[in-house]
Amino acid sequence: MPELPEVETTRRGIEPHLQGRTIKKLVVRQPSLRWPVPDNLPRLMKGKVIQSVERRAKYILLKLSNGSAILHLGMSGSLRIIEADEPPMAHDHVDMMLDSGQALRFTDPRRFGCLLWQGVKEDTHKLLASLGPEPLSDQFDGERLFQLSRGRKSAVKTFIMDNKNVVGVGNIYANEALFAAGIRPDRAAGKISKQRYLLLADEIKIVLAKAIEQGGTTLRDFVGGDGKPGYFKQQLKVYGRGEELCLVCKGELTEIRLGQRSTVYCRRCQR
DNA sequence: ATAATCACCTGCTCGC
DNA sequence: TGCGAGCAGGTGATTA
Repeated sequence: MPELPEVETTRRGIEPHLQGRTIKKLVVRQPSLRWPVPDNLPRLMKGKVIQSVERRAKYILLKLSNGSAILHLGMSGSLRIIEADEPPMAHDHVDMMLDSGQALRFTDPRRFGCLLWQGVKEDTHKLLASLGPEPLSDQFDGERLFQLSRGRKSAVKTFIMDNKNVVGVGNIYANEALFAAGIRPDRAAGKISKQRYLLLADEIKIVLAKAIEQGGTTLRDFVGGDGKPGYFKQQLKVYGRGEELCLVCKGELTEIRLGQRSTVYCRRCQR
């Protein structure tokens, strides 16, 4: 369930239950995630207070006094708050037992997610060290996209999904932002004008911010329940609508594959 | 350096 | 009803 809005919604949902709590125990049932959960992680986290619950790109960071846990949900991961005695189901790989009598449970059928560790120095982990700017920050704008894209021949959709350029733009929102900006996803990144990149950057911010805002209404789902926040599919204008009609011009949408990802656009509205 | 492909997994849908 | 094929929201590693 991993696009940036879902990760941020998850962060907001679990934060009130974690911040200030002491970790009584870390239970790792399945250490074989995308990368192995470090053997010494239970020892590092036991007895520590969770100082804050932060997010960088699609990583959720649990900050302790001696370092930070780095969580990624991969393609199918989810986090939710449970009562400590709730029995684990298949794919419930990790429980973080809290002094509140609750636990943070990490579930991930495909095991593309990860749970790693870095010391007190922030962003030193290899996975975090060379990430581009957050899409909703002032460090990200169309000027940056324009400069970085000069001379680049790859498709603009692939370009905005590259986390060196900007983080957190996954397949769904890349499709949506390009539709909103009226840009064909397969156009060479290096051949798009500065003016159009200014518009595209704005649309990326708008679509992500809107999705986060709407995610906010499902926060209750993180406690008990099934912990799945839904993807606001009803809001999507192109993603998942291949062969259907464009909501603006009523023409048939086109579906292609770009870097093996499903890509949907309108030939008339996007140039 | 850049671009394209592969790989890590399970679960679900589709067509036969 | 069963079974293989193909696909899924991520992204680092590997190959040209």
